[in-house]
Amino acid sequence: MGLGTERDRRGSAPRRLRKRAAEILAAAAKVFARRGYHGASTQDIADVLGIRQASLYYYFESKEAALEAVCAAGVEDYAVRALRIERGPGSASEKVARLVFQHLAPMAERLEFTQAFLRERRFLPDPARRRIRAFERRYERIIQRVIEDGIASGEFRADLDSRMATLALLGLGNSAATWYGREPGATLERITSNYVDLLVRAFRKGDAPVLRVTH
Amino acid sequence: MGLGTERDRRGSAPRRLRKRAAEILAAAAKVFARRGYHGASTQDIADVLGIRQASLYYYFESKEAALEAVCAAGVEDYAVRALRIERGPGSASEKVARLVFQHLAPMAERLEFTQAFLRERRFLPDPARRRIRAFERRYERIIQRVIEDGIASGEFRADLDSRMATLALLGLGNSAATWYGREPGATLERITSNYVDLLVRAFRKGDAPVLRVTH
DNA sequence: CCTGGTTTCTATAATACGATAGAATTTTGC
DNA sequence: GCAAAATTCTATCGTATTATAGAAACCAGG
Repeated sequence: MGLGTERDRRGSAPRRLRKRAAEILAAAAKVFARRGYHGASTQDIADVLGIRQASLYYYFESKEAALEAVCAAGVEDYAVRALRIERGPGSASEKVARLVFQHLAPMAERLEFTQAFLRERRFLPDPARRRIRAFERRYERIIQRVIEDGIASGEFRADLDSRMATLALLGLGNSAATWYGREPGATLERITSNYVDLLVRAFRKGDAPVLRVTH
Repeated sequence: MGLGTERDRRGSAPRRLRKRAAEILAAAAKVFARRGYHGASTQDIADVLGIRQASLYYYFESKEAALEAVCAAGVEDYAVRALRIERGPGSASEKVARLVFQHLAPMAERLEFTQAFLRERRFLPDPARRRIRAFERRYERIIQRVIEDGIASGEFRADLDSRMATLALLGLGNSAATWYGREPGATLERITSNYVDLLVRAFRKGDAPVLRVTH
């Protein structure tokens, strides 16, 4: 039967298939993250699993489809969790703190999915890339809304550039994916608390050291 | 004659070669940045230049050598300019501001080199990667020293985590390379002033909103 | 223990790629 | 404008890669 060919008729039978498919996907994520999409061969993925290269095609239609699945798995949870935070209780600063935390948390156990998503999604064919970007945009908008609400409520500076602040939060968070695991002493907790501190200090009202950059 | 085979005997003759080599390199940078190292074929590079694929091998020994040259061109200037800033006049905040500015400035005209360096250097073979990383480390150390000097002088907070601050500055700066040119309204000036503002606010002494992140 | 469905295997087609060798062409210095 | 040097070309080799077809092995339920 395989995946991608047909919808499962009942909600019961293919439990084993789902589990195996998840293993295949994890192997693909690992290889895509390590070698990059184009640098990774389907043979490399098969080697991780100890199976033959052709056997992979029982689980995905093509290498591109595997990349889309990996990217989707790497990104799809962010928006829903961010939405829970936005709608939950707490000040804007607390929400920013939780957003940073939940952004960094997956890096411990799902680093390969995150890395593959961040670096390789651009190699997806157009329709798939659009589907993946839809997830991203939803996530970005939520973050930006939290920041804008913080400005509106007077908690954050009125002159805060909410778009740049959003990109800063995301850029900071994503940058950790490039060196997490290789930077000695950089625990999730240390990264999180430092980034939260950095962002909240910068967003909050207070004496404003605006510096002119001339040269 | 070509490059990489022999040193030029005089300091005069190969001016034309150097110029052409720079064009070849720019084409390689463009293609590597766009398609990724493994996704880029030497044919793609040749197409940009309007020459034959095999003709490229007059200018570089191998595709890997071309990548190293692109990465070197993308990174080599950062450390020297940072050193000038470190040794120059001004407060720590002003130096941080200049560091951010000089980090972002090349993105306007040398974006492809920067992107290729950031994303593709990891595919270099070990010796080349070490050579490139030497540049990076020198640059990082200068930034970190500027931050540490700011702490020592009392201008920055005593409890500032200088390593995390360094990684934040770099991560923030590098993140702009992923979306610069695609993010509408994000001019170099706007990005620079916002990032400087963010970092300086976070580094400087002042009332400290340290937030606990529990969940 | 056997049967139907599931999963993996062998074998191979078709193509794209990096690199080399040597000929042809273009450019430069005199 | 001619000889030498520099640059680009044609042609090709060997290899790696994605994907398909169909056979074999495996496994679960009765």
